[in-house]
Amino acid sequence: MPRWGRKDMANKDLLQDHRTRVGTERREKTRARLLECALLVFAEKGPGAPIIDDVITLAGMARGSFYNYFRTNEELLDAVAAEVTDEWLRVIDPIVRLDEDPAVRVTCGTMLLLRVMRSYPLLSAFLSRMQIPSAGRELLGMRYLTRDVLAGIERQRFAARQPRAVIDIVVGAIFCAARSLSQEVLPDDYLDDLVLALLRSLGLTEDEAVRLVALPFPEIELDDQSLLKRTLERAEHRGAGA
Amino acid sequence: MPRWGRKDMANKDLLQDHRTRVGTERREKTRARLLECALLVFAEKGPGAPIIDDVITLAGMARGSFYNYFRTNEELLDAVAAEVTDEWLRVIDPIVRLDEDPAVRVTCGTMLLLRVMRSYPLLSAFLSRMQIPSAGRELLGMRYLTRDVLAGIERQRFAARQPRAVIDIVVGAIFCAARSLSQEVLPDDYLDDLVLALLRSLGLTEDEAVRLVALPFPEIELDDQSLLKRTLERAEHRGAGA
Amino acid sequence: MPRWGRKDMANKDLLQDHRTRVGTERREKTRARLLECALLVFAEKGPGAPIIDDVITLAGMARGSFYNYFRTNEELLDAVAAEVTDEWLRVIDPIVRLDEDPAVRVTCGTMLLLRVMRSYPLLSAFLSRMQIPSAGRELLGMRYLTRDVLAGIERQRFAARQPRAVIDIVVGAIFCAARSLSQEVLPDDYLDDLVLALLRSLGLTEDEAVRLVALPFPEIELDDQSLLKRTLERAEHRGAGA
Amino acid sequence: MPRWGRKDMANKDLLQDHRTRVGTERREKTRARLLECALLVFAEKGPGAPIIDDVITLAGMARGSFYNYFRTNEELLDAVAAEVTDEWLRVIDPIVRLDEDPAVRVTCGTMLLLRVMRSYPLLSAFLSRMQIPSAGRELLGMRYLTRDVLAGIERQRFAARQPRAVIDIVVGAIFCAARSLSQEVLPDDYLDDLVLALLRSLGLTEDEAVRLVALPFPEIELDDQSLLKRTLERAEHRGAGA
DNA sequence: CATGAATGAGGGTTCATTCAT
DNA sequence: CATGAATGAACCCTCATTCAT
Repeated sequence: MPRWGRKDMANKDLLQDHRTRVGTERREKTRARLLECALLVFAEKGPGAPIIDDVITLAGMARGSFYNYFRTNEELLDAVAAEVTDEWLRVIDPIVRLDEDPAVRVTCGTMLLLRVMRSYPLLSAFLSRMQIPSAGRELLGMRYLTRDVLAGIERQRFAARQPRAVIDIVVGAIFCAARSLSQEVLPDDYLDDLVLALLRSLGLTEDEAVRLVALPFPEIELDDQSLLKRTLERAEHRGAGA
Repeated sequence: MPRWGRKDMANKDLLQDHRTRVGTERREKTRARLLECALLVFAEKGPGAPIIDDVITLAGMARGSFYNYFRTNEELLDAVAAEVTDEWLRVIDPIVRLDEDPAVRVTCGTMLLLRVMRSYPLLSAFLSRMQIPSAGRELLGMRYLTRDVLAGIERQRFAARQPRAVIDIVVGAIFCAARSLSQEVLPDDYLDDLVLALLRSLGLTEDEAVRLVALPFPEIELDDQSLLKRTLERAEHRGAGA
Repeated sequence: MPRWGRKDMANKDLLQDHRTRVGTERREKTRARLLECALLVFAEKGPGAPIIDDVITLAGMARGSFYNYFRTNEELLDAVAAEVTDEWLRVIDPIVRLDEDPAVRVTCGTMLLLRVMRSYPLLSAFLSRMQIPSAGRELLGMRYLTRDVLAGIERQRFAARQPRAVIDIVVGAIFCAARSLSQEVLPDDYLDDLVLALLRSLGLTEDEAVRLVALPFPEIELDDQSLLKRTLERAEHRGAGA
Repeated sequence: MPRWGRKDMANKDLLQDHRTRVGTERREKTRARLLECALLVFAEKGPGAPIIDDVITLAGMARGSFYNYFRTNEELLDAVAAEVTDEWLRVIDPIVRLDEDPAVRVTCGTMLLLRVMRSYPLLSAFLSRMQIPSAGRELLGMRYLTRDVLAGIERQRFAARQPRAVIDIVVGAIFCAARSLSQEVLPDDYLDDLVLALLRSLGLTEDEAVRLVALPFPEIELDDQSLLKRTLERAEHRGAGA
């Protein structure tokens, strides 16, 4: 009865497949849960703080489970940073690349990042907690910003000359803005003025800076499945539950 | 024998006084020693790292003695930050106040701070280790810089309008510069270009920014008794000894 | 349709039987695989070391599967010890029993055991890892050795009188020899001299001891299906694979 | 008033000295307490067992205190083993060296060790717990025994020829005897017969072996301050208290 | 019966702080 | 006020075992 035999095999394979799929899904879900909780806790406490305990408590899982996913504190944070950065780059880079002009690109990248940070203070808090030296320049597309700034200097689109100086200004401004946005409610024109000042510092004329800032950049909408969104939802539940 | 008695008393008082004075001096000296070591260790290891052990080892004193001077870890760091800041302000503020123009003041304050940070990577390292949110805006005369920036905006000496945006740029740049200066050797024009760009961001014209940066600011010479100098000397000895 | 029904039943029974048999075989095979890996790992790491992870990795099976065969760690080790001992006794006891003389028996049992340990350092390593108190006296036919020693004392074939003292010497020597054989390459006459000294300690004359040691004991050849052989083969594969 | 000055100095020095002495004493006492408890626990549980918890509970001290003295489990055990061995050697070696004859030395060393082990089952238990490979041959003067055995073989005082074989027998016998003595009450002639058999195994004649065993070796009395004695006292208190 | 994620008890270690001397 | 042993809370991490699929 080869038909049965085949069907048996098929059943077995299907079962195997189903099991594998279910297992993988569960694993992914748990990992995602850890990342969400880590983002939350990390934004609150900053790096260097002992975090694992808080994370697993928040995630409602056992101590040992943590170590099935991350071996250290740091590995966890790296994973969070990488995830946040990846998500952001997937959203922002295609938009930034729509225009070739480095000035537009820098304006666009900076503006959209600042707007998202204003919309999501959790993101601001997270970013402001990062030690500038360690991960700062890799985070959230800083590297891409840097790329565009350098391009602008090279092509003499910007009057500024020392690339390092300019980059320190831009990156520093974003970090400080992250801190400000995570701690206070700022006036409406804070963002525009910040970007305006940054463009001035690059050596663009006032007129051009004003024009660039006024460009109609698209509104960014984060995917509901993004780490940031999921984390916020979790935070609300916790807030409601607590 | 009142005479004797009085004389005894006088002797005793004098002795007492002498003892008190000697005691106070010794106390100050020990405290100073702790601050030096703390500055060194903190600049090396950053916040969150366990430091007390290193500090007392470096200072060659017993664990318990530490607590005769500082009740907690944090108190120690606050004291270091306060001392560094005080020393800096005592040096810098009189110079900055020589000119009434907020633009000159900001240029002068920023330039001299950056120059000192370049001369003393220890200072850069210390500053770059500070978490921006906590102590950042009080440190090293940031508050005075802020004062001058605000004054310039109020008097419309600067084109920039949102004070908070401008301050975030200036403070952020200084922090990032601290990191850069503590980690790498930068080109000679890094400092000038950085200040130039900051002045541009404030809305000064290119010409004026160039003029300001070129002003002949005095060379700062730190007091040999300053915490920074003493710490460096200690570091050398340690380096030589190790 | 009883006929069909019966036939179906018959088919089903046969099928059931076949399944059962195949199942049992597979079960035995898996169990055997675990024993091999456990022997290997235990000989390497000794007691007290965490072994389950290594065992299942080596066996290429899932963590949970282990517990379908052994309820605990300890049960596994007991099973390995029992299996090794059983195999050894099945080989050795018939040979030892060929002669009635306790002196010949002790000589034969000891000599053959030592020879096998020299040929298979894995066995030496395993034995030397066992805690003497726990399993020592049951292991590898120690009990039979003991039996023959006691018989010899009872029949005054040996001059020695305190059975316990003699047994401690023999068992202790074998354990120490296991350690030596598993760690170093020893001179050719090590084994003969060891047995000779043991026979002396039993109170045999030098002449007789020499004669006994020189007896032409058969070469032991282990069954290829024995745990020890299978384990060695596995070890080679691993060695080659790694 | 130089006299006063001097006296002050003297006072200070005395005080300093007193403090140092008191501190050192306390430290020594605590360390001693840990060793006692470790010996007790170790004799009970064997190596590889998690021990620190038990030790500090028994010693009635805080978890952290342990780490002021030993960094790991193993370091603690090494210290215990070293202390026990040192104490034993200080007692035994002078006695053993009274005679030049290797046969007498081996007899004396073995006999006295076995007698002490019989008197102090704690010592037997400790020794029987040691893994033979690791520390075995350094422990409790095994090295000295070895030395004497080798000397005897070299000078052909013993008929035995393979030194390694003989040493494995002697060391193995002592370990097994340790186990036996720690677990059971043995007949009075157990010790004598054991040593007798060992001497036989070395190739001494029966007559000589009998003569050697019958030599009037001095009774060993352990110092009340020895680790073993202190540990026993502690054990009694615990027994009484529990 | 296989699987492997989840568990959590158990043990290890650090380090800021206290306190008797 | 110096000293440094003692403290213990807080963390870190492993690994035998369970259990839902």
